[in-house]
Amino acid sequence: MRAPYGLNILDNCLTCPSRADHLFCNLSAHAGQRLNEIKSTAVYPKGAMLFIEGQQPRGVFVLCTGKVKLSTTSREGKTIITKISDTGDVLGLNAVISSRPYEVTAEMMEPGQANFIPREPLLQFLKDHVEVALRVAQQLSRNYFTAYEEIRTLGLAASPSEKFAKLLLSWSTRTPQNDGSAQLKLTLTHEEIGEIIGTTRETVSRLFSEFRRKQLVQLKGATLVIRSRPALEEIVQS
Amino acid sequence: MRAPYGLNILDNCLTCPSRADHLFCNLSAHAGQRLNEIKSTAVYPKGAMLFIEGQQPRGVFVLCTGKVKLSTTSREGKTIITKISDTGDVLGLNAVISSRPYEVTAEMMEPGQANFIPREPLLQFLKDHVEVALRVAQQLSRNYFTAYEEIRTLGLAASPSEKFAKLLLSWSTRTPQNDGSAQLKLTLTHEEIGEIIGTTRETVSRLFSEFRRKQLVQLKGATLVIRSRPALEEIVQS
DNA sequence: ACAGCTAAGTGATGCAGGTCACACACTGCT
DNA sequence: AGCAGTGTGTGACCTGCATCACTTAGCTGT
Repeated sequence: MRAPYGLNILDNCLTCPSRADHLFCNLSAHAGQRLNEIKSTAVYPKGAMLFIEGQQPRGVFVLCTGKVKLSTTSREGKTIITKISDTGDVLGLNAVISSRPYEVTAEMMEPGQANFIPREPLLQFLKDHVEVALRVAQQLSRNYFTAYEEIRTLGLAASPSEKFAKLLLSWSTRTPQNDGSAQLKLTLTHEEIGEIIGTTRETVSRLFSEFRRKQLVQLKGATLVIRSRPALEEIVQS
Repeated sequence: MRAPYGLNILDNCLTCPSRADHLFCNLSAHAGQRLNEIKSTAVYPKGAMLFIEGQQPRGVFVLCTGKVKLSTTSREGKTIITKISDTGDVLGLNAVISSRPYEVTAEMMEPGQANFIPREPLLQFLKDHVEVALRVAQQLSRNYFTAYEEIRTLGLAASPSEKFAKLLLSWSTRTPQNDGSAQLKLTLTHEEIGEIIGTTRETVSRLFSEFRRKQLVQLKGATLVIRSRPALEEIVQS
């Protein structure tokens, strides 16, 4: 099967210069060559669905550029976002390895490029290159850990404020300043934030107001300034 | 390191006659032999902790008999039970493969027997027997799927009643009758059920009352009769 | 510049479920 | 028997959040 929504193929991004620790990087010359033969690269527009929850697994996607929203929806239409993936992430691996339907929907949040590796050739590749199978196992168990983090957040955090503080903290770790503050671009809508922490759009709005009032965060345009990580950590464990 | 709480060693239960699909069954003669050398068997009393959340992984446990409660606790003391494991389950696999701390606490709910396979020999074993590594990957992705089920339940189910109905349904699938009813032994306390579905003991009590009033379930002693699976399914999707 | 759309802020209301408090049932122990 | 310990059933109360219903802000194309 071909990758859907295929547009222009740009270049070989399997080399991932930035993140050499990733699944399909630093392979033996032979394995790398083989992988190059079975992968296909494509560019996807914003809103494109790489795969949809419940579909039979066609293959995995290695994200080169862009952000991807992973979400799952209940029959009644309630949606939760389980992860925002970015460069280097491998999507759909669990479904392919276990031959079960994709457990989430993967949607491009901005235009981006991804390599598609079809299911059958990938499974064959793993049989031929068993040294990669162990790395796959490690990637899977990393995925498992982040899933468990999610379970802890959803199951143990009492209030929406706590989950919200936790989310802000997880964001601020990427741009930490020495004084405990952090600054980042806010790319999600309140609606989407609500779907991450399991609450409504209105509550997220009110949480922002509250946190601003308490001087925990500051907001100018799309730039969010987290003024004090310690204060947020206080809320999380409260 | 030796398995803690070791008592009498009974017999070799790696053969798991009942569940040939499991991780360490149906191995090649050579691999099976090797595994036998590195495993050690022990009997654990009720309440014994096989491992505790946050500990560095010592190895995996293959459960031969007994039930094990897997749980995680927040700093404030709130606990959620993520899974009740029984015969054949492999515990601690993710932590060992990814070399991260155990993500849950594993406690014996009744006396039982388990094989312990220490970390280092196991990792070496996987390097030597790469055909097993793929099966490990599959086991990990199965674990991932059940974790995702958990996320869906915690994140998408609106009310405690919904989660409770879902739990009853998951129990009743093991003893299905042709008329849509099912019968099972209730081994958990209301407190524990609350920790599974993320609510309080009192609410579980009230849910039992309510479901009994609505003729959904019937309770005599420790025997729980589920009178109509369809009616429960109704509640779940509502 | 204006309509049209999506996102964000905010008030009013209602109720589900957490918390507290207490009574009762069952078990094993001495 | 009698008591302690653990599990269960229920009532009363109260709060935090979902829901509904608007308004306001910001952006996009014509």
